[in-house]
Amino acid sequence: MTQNSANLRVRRMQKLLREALLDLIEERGFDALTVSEIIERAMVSRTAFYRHYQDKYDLVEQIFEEAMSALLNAVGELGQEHPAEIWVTFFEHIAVYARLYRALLGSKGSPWFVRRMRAALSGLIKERGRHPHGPDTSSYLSHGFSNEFVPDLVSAMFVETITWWLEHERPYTPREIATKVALLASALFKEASTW
Amino acid sequence: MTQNSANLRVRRMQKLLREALLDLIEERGFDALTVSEIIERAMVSRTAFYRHYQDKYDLVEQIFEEAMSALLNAVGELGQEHPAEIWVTFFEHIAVYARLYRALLGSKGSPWFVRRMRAALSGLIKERGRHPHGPDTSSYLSHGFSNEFVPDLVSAMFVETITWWLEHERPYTPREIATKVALLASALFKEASTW
DNA sequence: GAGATTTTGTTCTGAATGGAACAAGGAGAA
DNA sequence: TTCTCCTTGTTCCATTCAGAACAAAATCTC
Repeated sequence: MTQNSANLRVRRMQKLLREALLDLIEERGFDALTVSEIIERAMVSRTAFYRHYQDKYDLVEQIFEEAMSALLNAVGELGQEHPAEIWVTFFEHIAVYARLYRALLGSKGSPWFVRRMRAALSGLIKERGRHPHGPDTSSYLSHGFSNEFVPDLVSAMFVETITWWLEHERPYTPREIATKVALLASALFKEASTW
Repeated sequence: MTQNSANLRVRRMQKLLREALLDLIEERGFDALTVSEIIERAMVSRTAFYRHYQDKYDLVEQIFEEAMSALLNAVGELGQEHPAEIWVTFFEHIAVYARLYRALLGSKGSPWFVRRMRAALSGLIKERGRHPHGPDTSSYLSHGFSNEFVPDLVSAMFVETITWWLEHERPYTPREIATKVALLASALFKEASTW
Protein backbone atom coordinates (compact mmCIF):
# COMPACT_ATOMS: atom_id res chain seq x y z
CA MET A 1 0.00 0.00 0.00
CA THR A 2 2.04 2.89 -1.22
CA GLN A 3 -0.47 5.66 -1.71
CA ASN A 4 -3.37 3.82 -0.21
CA SER A 5 -6.84 4.75 -1.23
CA ALA A 6 -5.92 7.47 -3.68
CA ASN A 7 -4.98 4.61 -5.96
CA LEU A 8 -7.46 3.77 -8.67
CA ARG A 9 -6.87 0.06 -8.30
CA VAL A 10 -7.55 0.19 -4.61
CA ARG A 11 -10.70 2.24 -4.96
CA ARG A 12 -11.95 -0.01 -7.72
CA MET A 13 -11.31 -3.11 -5.69
CA GLN A 14 -13.11 -1.61 -2.70
CA LYS A 15 -16.10 -0.81 -4.83
CA LEU A 16 -16.22 -4.23 -6.46
CA LEU A 17 -15.84 -6.04 -3.16
CA ARG A 18 -18.52 -3.95 -1.48
CA GLU A 19 -21.03 -4.51 -4.20
CA ALA A 20 -20.29 -8.21 -4.28
CA LEU A 21 -20.52 -8.39 -0.51
CA LEU A 22 -23.90 -6.68 -0.31
CA ASP A 23 -25.28 -8.74 -3.17
CA LEU A 24 -24.17 -11.94 -1.54
CA ILE A 25 -25.43 -11.01 1.91
CA GLU A 26 -28.84 -10.32 0.46
CA GLU A 27 -28.75 -13.63 -1.39
CA ARG A 28 -27.30 -16.00 1.17
CA GLY A 29 -26.67 -14.15 4.43
CA PHE A 30 -23.39 -12.88 5.77
CA ASP A 31 -22.50 -15.84 7.94
CA ALA A 32 -22.70 -18.30 5.08
CA LEU A 33 -20.29 -16.36 2.90
CA THR A 34 -16.73 -17.40 2.17
CA VAL A 35 -13.89 -15.25 0.99
CA SER A 36 -13.66 -17.37 -2.13
CA GLU A 37 -17.24 -16.61 -2.97
CA ILE A 38 -16.84 -12.88 -2.45
CA ILE A 39 -13.73 -12.51 -4.56
CA GLU A 40 -15.19 -14.59 -7.34
CA ARG A 41 -18.27 -12.40 -7.52
CA ALA A 42 -16.18 -9.25 -7.25
CA MET A 43 -13.72 -10.46 -9.88
CA VAL A 44 -10.76 -9.82 -7.64
CA SER A 45 -7.88 -12.19 -7.06
CA ARG A 46 -7.27 -13.93 -3.77
CA THR A 47 -3.85 -12.33 -3.67
CA ALA A 48 -5.31 -8.87 -3.95
CA PHE A 49 -7.96 -9.52 -1.35
CA TYR A 50 -5.54 -10.67 1.32
CA ARG A 51 -3.21 -7.82 0.54
CA HIS A 52 -5.86 -5.43 1.81
CA TYR A 53 -8.08 -7.39 4.18
CA GLN A 54 -7.63 -9.96 6.88
CA ASP A 55 -10.90 -11.75 6.23
CA LYS A 56 -14.55 -11.02 5.49
CA TYR A 57 -14.99 -9.41 8.88
CA ASP A 58 -12.18 -7.03 8.17
CA LEU A 59 -13.83 -6.12 4.90
CA VAL A 60 -17.05 -5.22 6.70
CA GLU A 61 -15.08 -3.47 9.41
CA GLN A 62 -13.39 -1.18 6.91
CA ILE A 63 -16.64 -0.37 5.17
CA PHE A 64 -18.26 0.32 8.50
CA GLU A 65 -15.43 2.50 9.73
CA GLU A 66 -15.67 4.59 6.61
CA ALA A 67 -19.40 5.01 7.13
CA MET A 68 -18.89 5.92 10.78
CA SER A 69 -16.25 8.39 9.81
CA ALA A 70 -18.71 10.07 7.45
CA LEU A 71 -21.28 10.11 10.22
CA LEU A 72 -18.90 11.70 12.70
CA ASN A 73 -18.05 14.34 10.15
CA ALA A 74 -21.72 15.12 9.62
CA VAL A 75 -22.30 15.27 13.35
CA GLY A 76 -19.23 17.44 13.78
CA GLU A 77 -20.42 19.94 11.21
CA LEU A 78 -23.64 20.20 13.13
CA GLY A 79 -22.04 22.20 15.89
CA GLN A 80 -23.36 21.91 19.42
CA GLU A 81 -26.34 24.20 19.16
CA HIS A 82 -29.18 21.76 18.77
CA PRO A 83 -28.33 18.52 20.53
CA ALA A 84 -31.46 16.76 19.36
CA GLU A 85 -30.45 17.33 15.75
CA ILE A 86 -27.74 14.75 16.19
CA TRP A 87 -30.20 11.94 16.03
CA VAL A 88 -31.84 13.38 12.95
CA THR A 89 -28.43 13.51 11.31
CA PHE A 90 -27.85 10.01 12.52
CA PHE A 91 -30.96 8.60 10.88
CA GLU A 92 -30.25 10.56 7.75
CA HIS A 93 -26.91 8.82 7.70
CA ILE A 94 -28.60 5.47 8.11
CA ALA A 95 -30.86 6.31 5.19
CA VAL A 96 -27.90 7.13 2.96
CA TYR A 97 -26.23 3.83 3.78
CA ALA A 98 -29.55 2.01 3.94
CA ARG A 99 -28.45 -0.91 1.83
CA LEU A 100 -25.37 -1.48 3.94
CA TYR A 101 -27.14 -1.40 7.26
CA ARG A 102 -30.13 -3.32 6.12
CA ALA A 103 -27.97 -6.08 4.74
CA LEU A 104 -25.80 -6.31 7.82
CA LEU A 105 -28.45 -5.81 10.50
CA GLY A 106 -31.40 -7.51 8.85
CA SER A 107 -32.37 -11.16 8.81
CA LYS A 108 -29.55 -11.99 6.43
CA GLY A 109 -27.10 -10.04 8.51
CA SER A 110 -24.85 -11.23 11.28
CA PRO A 111 -25.06 -11.24 15.09
CA TRP A 112 -21.45 -10.24 14.97
CA PHE A 113 -22.25 -7.01 13.19
CA VAL A 114 -25.23 -6.28 15.41
CA ARG A 115 -22.87 -6.36 18.38
CA ARG A 116 -20.36 -4.28 16.50
CA MET A 117 -22.99 -1.68 15.73
CA ARG A 118 -24.19 -1.58 19.31
CA ALA A 119 -20.67 -1.02 20.51
CA ALA A 120 -20.18 1.86 18.10
CA LEU A 121 -23.42 3.44 19.20
CA SER A 122 -22.65 2.99 22.88
CA GLY A 123 -19.41 4.80 22.30
CA LEU A 124 -21.21 7.62 20.56
CA ILE A 125 -23.80 7.96 23.30
CA LYS A 126 -21.31 7.86 26.12
CA GLU A 127 -19.03 10.34 24.47
CA ARG A 128 -21.85 12.72 23.68
CA GLY A 129 -23.22 12.28 27.17
CA ARG A 130 -20.03 13.64 28.66
CA HIS A 131 -20.16 16.63 26.43
CA PRO A 132 -21.23 19.89 28.16
CA HIS A 133 -23.87 20.66 25.52
CA GLY A 134 -24.65 17.16 24.49
CA PRO A 135 -27.98 15.80 23.31
CA ASP A 136 -31.11 15.41 25.36
CA THR A 137 -29.55 12.60 27.24
CA SER A 138 -26.67 14.66 28.53
CA SER A 139 -28.21 15.72 31.78
CA TYR A 140 -28.77 12.12 32.68
CA LEU A 141 -25.56 10.78 31.33
CA SER A 142 -23.47 13.38 33.06
CA HIS A 143 -24.43 11.95 36.40
CA GLY A 144 -21.29 9.90 36.28
CA PHE A 145 -22.23 6.56 34.79
CA SER A 146 -22.60 4.59 37.91
CA ASN A 147 -24.64 2.37 35.66
CA GLU A 148 -22.87 2.07 32.31
CA PHE A 149 -25.38 -0.49 31.29
CA VAL A 150 -28.00 2.11 30.46
CA PRO A 151 -26.10 3.47 27.44
CA ASP A 152 -25.62 -0.09 26.27
CA LEU A 153 -29.31 -0.68 26.66
CA VAL A 154 -30.16 2.46 24.74
CA SER A 155 -27.77 1.61 21.96
CA ALA A 156 -29.40 -1.79 21.64
CA MET A 157 -32.73 -0.04 21.41
CA PHE A 158 -31.37 2.19 18.68
CA VAL A 159 -30.08 -0.76 16.71
CA GLU A 160 -33.43 -2.48 16.97
CA THR A 161 -35.11 0.70 15.82
CA ILE A 162 -32.79 1.03 12.85
CA THR A 163 -33.40 -2.55 11.85
CA TRP A 164 -37.14 -2.19 12.13
CA TRP A 165 -37.08 1.06 10.21
CA LEU A 166 -35.05 -0.36 7.35
CA GLU A 167 -36.98 -3.60 7.12
CA HIS A 168 -40.27 -1.73 6.95
CA GLU A 169 -39.22 0.50 4.06
CA ARG A 170 -38.64 3.48 6.31
CA PRO A 171 -42.25 4.47 7.00
CA TYR A 172 -41.10 7.56 8.91
CA THR A 173 -38.77 10.34 7.87
CA PRO A 174 -35.40 10.47 9.60
CA ARG A 175 -36.66 13.36 11.68
CA GLU A 176 -39.77 11.53 12.78
CA ILE A 177 -38.07 8.32 13.74
CA ALA A 178 -35.26 10.24 15.42
CA THR A 179 -37.73 12.20 17.49
CA LYS A 180 -39.57 9.10 18.57
CA VAL A 181 -36.56 7.11 19.59
CA ALA A 182 -34.91 10.09 21.25
CA LEU A 183 -37.96 10.49 23.46
CA LEU A 184 -37.82 6.85 24.43
CA ALA A 185 -34.13 7.12 25.17
CA SER A 186 -34.71 10.23 27.27
CA ALA A 187 -37.32 8.42 29.29
CA LEU A 188 -34.88 5.63 29.99
CA PHE A 189 -32.12 7.96 31.04
CA LYS A 190 -34.49 10.00 33.15
CA GLU A 191 -35.66 6.95 34.99
CA ALA A 192 -32.13 5.73 35.49
CA SER A 193 -31.01 9.10 36.79
CA THR A 194 -33.33 8.77 39.76
CA TRP A 195 -31.56 5.65 40.96
CA MET B 1 -2.38 -10.26 -24.72
CA THR B 2 -1.06 -13.58 -23.66
CA GLN B 3 -4.16 -15.55 -22.79
CA ASN B 4 -6.65 -12.99 -23.91
CA SER B 5 -10.09 -13.11 -22.47
CA ALA B 6 -9.48 -15.97 -20.09
CA ASN B 7 -7.66 -13.37 -18.04
CA LEU B 8 -9.51 -12.06 -15.01
CA ARG B 9 -8.25 -8.55 -15.54
CA VAL B 10 -9.50 -8.53 -19.09
CA ARG B 11 -12.91 -9.91 -18.23
CA ARG B 12 -13.26 -7.47 -15.38
CA MET B 13 -12.33 -4.55 -17.53
CA GLN B 14 -14.80 -5.63 -20.21
CA LYS B 15 -17.55 -5.81 -17.66
CA LEU B 16 -16.74 -2.46 -16.10
CA LEU B 17 -16.48 -0.74 -19.45
CA ARG B 18 -19.74 -2.22 -20.70
CA GLU B 19 -21.67 -1.19 -17.65
CA ALA B 20 -20.19 2.28 -17.75
CA LEU B 21 -20.92 2.53 -21.46
CA LEU B 22 -24.57 1.55 -21.15
CA ASP B 23 -25.08 3.82 -18.16
CA LEU B 24 -23.59 6.73 -20.01
CA ILE B 25 -25.49 6.11 -23.22
CA GLU B 26 -28.73 6.13 -21.28
CA GLU B 27 -27.71 9.33 -19.55
CA ARG B 28 -26.19 11.37 -22.32
CA GLY B 29 -26.41 9.46 -25.59
CA PHE B 30 -23.69 7.56 -27.37
CA ASP B 31 -22.54 10.28 -29.69
CA ALA B 32 -21.82 12.71 -26.89
CA LEU B 33 -19.57 10.29 -25.03
CA THR B 34 -15.82 10.58 -24.83
CA VAL B 35 -13.33 7.88 -24.04
CA SER B 36 -12.21 9.89 -21.02
CA GLU B 37 -15.71 9.87 -19.67
CA ILE B 38 -16.17 6.15 -20.16
CA ILE B 39 -12.93 5.13 -18.50
CA GLU B 40 -13.52 7.45 -15.59
CA ARG B 41 -16.92 5.94 -14.93
CA ALA B 42 -15.57 2.44 -15.41
CA MET B 43 -12.58 3.11 -13.18
CA VAL B 44 -10.16 1.87 -15.80
CA SER B 45 -6.97 3.62 -16.84
CA ARG B 46 -6.47 5.20 -20.21
CA THR B 47 -3.51 2.92 -20.73
CA ALA B 48 -5.62 -0.15 -20.19
CA PHE B 49 -8.41 1.06 -22.43
CA TYR B 50 -6.20 1.70 -25.41
CA ARG B 51 -4.43 -1.58 -24.88
CA HIS B 52 -7.66 -3.34 -25.76
CA TYR B 53 -9.73 -0.96 -27.83
CA GLN B 54 -9.16 1.51 -30.63
CA ASP B 55 -11.89 3.92 -29.55
CA LYS B 56 -15.46 3.94 -28.30
CA TYR B 57 -16.70 2.47 -31.55
CA ASP B 58 -14.35 -0.44 -31.20
CA LEU B 59 -15.68 -1.02 -27.72
CA VAL B 60 -19.23 -1.23 -29.01
CA GLU B 61 -18.06 -3.32 -31.94
CA GLN B 62 -16.54 -5.93 -29.66
CA ILE B 63 -19.60 -6.07 -27.47
CA PHE B 64 -21.78 -6.39 -30.53
CA GLU B 65 -19.65 -9.08 -32.09
CA GLU B 66 -19.86 -11.11 -28.94
CA ALA B 67 -23.63 -10.76 -28.93
CA MET B 68 -23.84 -11.72 -32.59
CA SER B 69 -21.65 -14.68 -31.95
CA ALA B 70 -24.03 -15.84 -29.24
CA LEU B 71 -26.92 -15.33 -31.63
CA LEU B 72 -25.29 -17.35 -34.39
CA ASN B 73 -24.65 -20.14 -31.93
CA ALA B 74 -28.29 -20.15 -30.88
CA VAL B 75 -29.40 -20.13 -34.50
CA GLY B 76 -26.94 -22.88 -35.31
CA GLU B 77 -28.26 -25.11 -32.55
CA LEU B 78 -31.70 -24.68 -34.00
CA GLY B 79 -30.93 -26.94 -36.95
CA GLN B 80 -32.64 -26.32 -40.26
CA GLU B 81 -35.98 -27.94 -39.60
CA HIS B 82 -38.17 -24.98 -38.85
CA PRO B 83 -36.90 -21.97 -40.75
CA ALA B 84 -39.41 -19.60 -39.18
CA GLU B 85 -38.06 -20.42 -35.73
CA ILE B 86 -34.97 -18.48 -36.59
CA TRP B 87 -36.77 -15.20 -36.13
CA VAL B 88 -38.20 -16.31 -32.83
CA THR B 89 -34.71 -17.16 -31.67
CA PHE B 90 -33.59 -13.84 -33.00
CA PHE B 91 -36.08 -11.84 -30.98
CA GLU B 92 -35.35 -13.95 -27.93
CA HIS B 93 -31.76 -12.92 -28.37
CA ILE B 94 -32.78 -9.29 -28.60
CA ALA B 95 -34.72 -9.69 -25.39
CA VAL B 96 -31.72 -11.12 -23.57
CA TYR B 97 -29.55 -8.23 -24.69
CA ALA B 98 -32.40 -5.77 -24.41
CA ARG B 99 -30.46 -3.14 -22.52
CA LEU B 100 -27.64 -3.20 -25.05
CA TYR B 101 -29.85 -2.88 -28.10
CA ARG B 102 -32.19 -0.40 -26.57
CA ALA B 103 -29.33 1.84 -25.56
CA LEU B 104 -27.64 1.65 -28.93
CA LEU B 105 -30.68 1.72 -31.20
CA GLY B 106 -32.97 3.98 -29.18
CA SER B 107 -33.16 7.74 -29.09
CA LYS B 108 -29.92 7.95 -27.12
CA GLY B 109 -28.23 5.57 -29.51
CA SER B 110 -26.22 6.29 -32.59
CA PRO B 111 -26.94 6.38 -36.33
CA TRP B 112 -23.62 4.66 -36.69
CA PHE B 113 -24.81 1.65 -34.74
CA VAL B 114 -28.15 1.58 -36.52
CA ARG B 115 -26.26 1.21 -39.80
CA ARG B 116 -23.98 -1.37 -38.23
CA MET B 117 -26.96 -3.36 -37.07
CA ARG B 118 -28.64 -3.19 -40.45
CA ALA B 119 -25.50 -4.43 -42.10
CA ALA B 120 -25.28 -7.39 -39.74
CA LEU B 121 -28.90 -8.25 -40.37
CA SER B 122 -28.58 -7.93 -44.11
CA GLY B 123 -25.72 -10.36 -43.95
CA LEU B 124 -27.79 -12.77 -41.95
CA ILE B 125 -30.75 -12.55 -44.29
CA LYS B 126 -28.71 -12.92 -47.44
CA GLU B 127 -26.79 -15.85 -46.07
CA ARG B 128 -29.92 -17.58 -44.89
CA GLY B 129 -31.61 -16.81 -48.15
CA ARG B 130 -29.01 -18.78 -50.04
CA HIS B 131 -29.44 -21.71 -47.77
CA PRO B 132 -31.39 -24.66 -49.25
CA HIS B 133 -33.71 -24.91 -46.27
CA GLY B 134 -33.63 -21.32 -45.22
CA PRO B 135 -36.41 -19.34 -43.62
CA ASP B 136 -39.65 -18.28 -45.23
CA THR B 137 -37.80 -15.85 -47.34
CA SER B 138 -35.58 -18.42 -48.96
CA SER B 139 -37.75 -19.11 -51.95
CA TYR B 140 -37.73 -15.47 -52.86
CA LEU B 141 -34.14 -14.82 -52.01
CA SER B 142 -32.91 -17.76 -54.00
CA HIS B 143 -34.04 -16.11 -57.16
CA GLY B 144 -30.57 -14.75 -57.51
CA PHE B 145 -30.55 -11.35 -55.91
CA SER B 146 -30.98 -9.32 -58.98
CA ASN B 147 -32.23 -6.79 -56.46
CA GLU B 148 -29.92 -6.84 -53.46
CA PHE B 149 -31.70 -3.84 -52.13
CA VAL B 150 -34.65 -5.86 -50.91
CA PRO B 151 -32.67 -7.63 -48.17
CA ASP B 152 -31.31 -4.25 -47.13
CA LEU B 153 -34.81 -2.90 -47.00
CA VAL B 154 -36.02 -5.82 -44.95
CA SER B 155 -33.12 -5.54 -42.53
CA ALA B 156 -33.97 -1.87 -42.04
CA MET B 157 -37.52 -2.91 -41.30
CA PHE B 158 -36.27 -5.40 -38.75
CA VAL B 159 -34.15 -2.81 -37.03
CA GLU B 160 -37.08 -0.44 -36.87
CA THR B 161 -39.20 -3.21 -35.43
CA ILE B 162 -36.61 -4.04 -32.81
CA THR B 163 -36.32 -0.42 -31.80
CA TRP B 164 -40.06 0.00 -31.54
CA TRP B 165 -40.39 -3.22 -29.59
CA LEU B 166 -37.73 -2.29 -27.06
CA GLU B 167 -38.90 1.28 -26.62
CA HIS B 168 -42.45 0.13 -25.97
CA GLU B 169 -41.48 -2.30 -23.22
CA ARG B 170 -41.84 -5.31 -25.47
CA PRO B 171 -45.65 -5.52 -25.65
CA TYR B 172 -45.43 -8.76 -27.64
CA THR B 173 -43.58 -11.96 -26.87
CA PRO B 174 -40.59 -12.77 -29.06
CA ARG B 175 -42.69 -15.32 -30.90
CA GLU B 176 -45.48 -12.87 -31.58
CA ILE B 177 -43.31 -10.06 -32.82
CA ALA B 178 -41.21 -12.50 -34.84
CA THR B 179 -44.29 -13.89 -36.54
CA LYS B 180 -45.61 -10.47 -37.41
CA VAL B 181 -42.42 -9.12 -38.86
CA ALA B 182 -41.67 -12.36 -40.70
CA LEU B 183 -45.01 -12.10 -42.44
CA LEU B 184 -44.26 -8.55 -43.49
CA ALA B 185 -40.85 -9.58 -44.74
CA SER B 186 -42.34 -12.47 -46.67
CA ALA B 187 -44.77 -10.15 -48.36
CA LEU B 188 -41.95 -7.91 -49.46
CA PHE B 189 -39.89 -10.75 -50.83
CA LYS B 190 -42.88 -12.24 -52.55
CA GLU B 191 -43.67 -8.99 -54.27
CA ALA B 192 -40.07 -8.50 -55.25
CA SER B 193 -39.84 -12.02 -56.66
CA THR B 194 -42.44 -11.18 -59.28
CA TRP B 195 -40.28 -8.48 -60.80
C1' DG C 1 -11.53 32.22 -37.79
C1' DA C 2 -8.15 32.58 -34.01
C1' DG C 3 -7.21 31.25 -29.46
C1' DA C 4 -8.35 28.44 -25.59
C1' DT C 5 -9.79 24.24 -23.84
C1' DT C 6 -10.66 19.41 -24.14
C1' DT C 7 -9.72 15.06 -25.92
C1' DT C 8 -6.97 11.80 -28.05
C1' DG C 9 -3.59 8.30 -28.43
C1' DT C 10 1.16 7.03 -27.28
C1' DT C 11 5.19 6.31 -24.32
C1' DC C 12 7.70 5.22 -20.15
C1' DT C 13 8.48 3.21 -15.35
C1' DG C 14 7.32 1.60 -10.98
C1' DA C 15 3.85 -0.81 -8.63
C1' DA C 16 -0.08 -3.78 -8.04
C1' DT C 17 -2.22 -7.78 -9.58
C1' DG C 18 -3.39 -12.55 -11.28
C1' DG C 19 -2.43 -17.31 -11.45
C1' DA C 20 -0.67 -21.20 -9.56
C1' DA C 21 0.80 -23.98 -6.08
C1' DC C 22 0.97 -25.14 -1.49
C1' DA C 23 0.36 -26.61 3.60
C1' DA C 24 -2.73 -26.27 7.21
C1' DG C 25 -7.18 -26.20 9.14
C1' DG C 26 -12.07 -27.00 9.32
C1' DA C 27 -16.55 -29.16 8.03
C1' DG C 28 -19.13 -32.92 6.82
C1' DA C 29 -19.93 -37.89 5.53
C1' DA C 30 -19.22 -42.70 5.85
C1' DT D 1 -12.63 -41.92 13.95
C1' DT D 2 -10.93 -41.52 9.26
C1' DC D 3 -11.33 -39.87 4.84
C1' DT D 4 -12.74 -36.39 1.70
C1' DC D 5 -13.61 -31.96 0.13
C1' DC D 6 -13.44 -27.16 0.65
C1' DT D 7 -11.54 -23.05 2.41
C1' DT D 8 -7.92 -20.43 4.13
C1' DG D 9 -3.89 -17.69 3.96
C1' DT D 10 0.76 -17.35 2.09
C1' DT D 11 4.41 -17.41 -1.40
C1' DC D 12 6.53 -16.76 -5.92
C1' DC D 13 6.98 -14.82 -10.59
C1' DA D 14 5.43 -13.04 -14.93
C1' DT D 15 2.09 -9.95 -16.59
C1' DT D 16 -0.73 -6.13 -16.66
C1' DC D 17 -1.80 -1.91 -15.23
C1' DA D 18 -2.01 3.10 -13.22
C1' DG D 19 -0.02 7.48 -13.42
C1' DA D 20 2.18 11.02 -15.55
C1' DA D 21 3.66 13.47 -19.32
C1' DC D 22 3.26 14.69 -23.90
C1' DA D 23 2.22 16.27 -28.89
C1' DA D 24 -1.31 16.34 -31.99
C1' DA D 25 -5.98 16.57 -33.14
C1' DA D 26 -10.48 18.02 -32.29
C1' DT D 27 -13.86 20.89 -30.20
C1' DC D 28 -15.56 24.90 -28.11
C1' DT D 29 -15.81 30.16 -27.54
C1' DC D 30 -15.60 34.57 -28.53
